[in-house]
Amino acid sequence: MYSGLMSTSERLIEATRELLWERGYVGTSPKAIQQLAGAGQGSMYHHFTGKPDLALAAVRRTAEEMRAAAAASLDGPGTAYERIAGYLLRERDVLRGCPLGRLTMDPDVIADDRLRAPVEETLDWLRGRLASVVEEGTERGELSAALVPADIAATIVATVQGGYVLARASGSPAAFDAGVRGLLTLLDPSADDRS
Amino acid sequence: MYSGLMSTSERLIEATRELLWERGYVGTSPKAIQQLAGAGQGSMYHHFTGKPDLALAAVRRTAEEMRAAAAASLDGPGTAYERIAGYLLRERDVLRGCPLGRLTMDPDVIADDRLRAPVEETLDWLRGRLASVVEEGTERGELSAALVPADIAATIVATVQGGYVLARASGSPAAFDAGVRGLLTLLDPSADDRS
DNA sequence: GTCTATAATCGGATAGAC
DNA sequence: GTCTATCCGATTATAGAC
Repeated sequence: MYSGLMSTSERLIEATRELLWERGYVGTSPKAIQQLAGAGQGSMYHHFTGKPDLALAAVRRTAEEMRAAAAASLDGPGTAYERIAGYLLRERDVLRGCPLGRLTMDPDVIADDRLRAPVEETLDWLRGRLASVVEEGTERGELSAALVPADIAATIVATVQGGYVLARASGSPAAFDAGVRGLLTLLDPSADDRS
Repeated sequence: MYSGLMSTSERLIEATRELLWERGYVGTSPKAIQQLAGAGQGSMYHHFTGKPDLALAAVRRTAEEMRAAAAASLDGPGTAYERIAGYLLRERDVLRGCPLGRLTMDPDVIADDRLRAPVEETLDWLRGRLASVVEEGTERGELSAALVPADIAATIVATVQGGYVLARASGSPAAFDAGVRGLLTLLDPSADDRS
C-alpha cells in the first residue's frame, strides 16, 4: 500500500509496476492492483480505460527507469571494458529478474504491439548503446579488433537476461554472477586468451 | 487436438506441455488443457489430482527432452569449441523461447519446490555438462587456459536464455543469432584476441 | 473523483451418474 | 474411465449514486 502523498493515479501506476514485475501481465489482476494502490475500482476505471491502458503506463515508466540506470553506467568515464564491467556488475535485484525482460515471456504482452513496443525499444536502445561502447573500445585498442560491436552487444544483454533465468531457477544469485564473470573473462583484453 | 492414437493421459500431458510453453503456468487453465487434449474434466481429474500434478508430469518430460537434445550436441566428437558451437547453433524454435527457462518467470512455479526442481536440476546439469566440455578444451589447449569452466558454462547458458528474451522482444530471431555469434567470437581460439 | 452494486465469464475443482 | 452437473471465488469490467 503506497503513501497517500502520491496521487491516486500515481499509486495505481506504481502498484502496477510492482505487480507486473512480480507476477507478469497475465498474473496481475485489476483487483490486486487496486488493493496494493489503496484505490477503489471506480478510481482505477476513472483514470485508466482498463488493465492494458494501466499496464502501458507502468511499462513505459519502467522502460524509462531502465534506460536511465543503464546510461548511468555506460556514459561515465573509463575504458570500454571498465564501462561494460560497471554495467554488468552494478547492483541488481537478481532474484526478481528484469522488470522489462520478464514481460517478453508473457504471451498477452507480445501479442499487443502497444505493450511490446516499449520493451522492444528499450532493449534495442540498450544494445545500440553497448555496441557504441564496444566500437569505441575496438577503435581505441581497448578491446580486440575482431569483435563485431552489434554481436557483442547482443551477447552482453543476453548474458544479463539469461543470468536472471539461471538465478531464479536455482533460487540464488550465484549463477548470475558466474555468467557475468565468465563474460568479463572473455572480454578482458589483459587476459592471456591464447591456448 | 491430439491424435486418438495417444492415451488420454498422454494427450493431457502433451497438451499441458504445449500450453505451458506458450502461456506459462499462470496463463494455462485446466479447461484449455482439456480442450487441446480432447478430454473432459472427468478424465483430467481421474488421471491427475489437479493442475499442479499435471504440470509436474509435463515439466518433467520437457526436462528429459531438453537434456537429451543438449547431450546430442555436446557428447559428439570434435574439439570443445566445435561441440559448444554445435550446441549454440543447433536448430531452435527461437521465437517460442525455452520451454523450461520461461517457467522461471512464473511466480507460482518458483514458489512450488516440486515444480521448480526439474527446472533447476536440468539447468544445473546443462551447466555442469558444458563446464566439462570447457575443461576438456582448456586441458587440450583448444580453449584459453584462463577460462574458468563453471563461469564460462554459465555464460553460455545465459546467452542462450537471454537470446530468447531479445528475440521475443523484437519479434525476430536475429538478436538471438547475434548474441550467439558474439559469444562464439569471444570463445574462438583461432581469432586474434589481442588488441 | 470515488464509492457501491451488479454481472457475465473464467478458474479450479468436487460429486455422482453411466 | 469418462461424462455432466454443480459450486464458489476471481476476473474484468459497467452503471449509477454520492
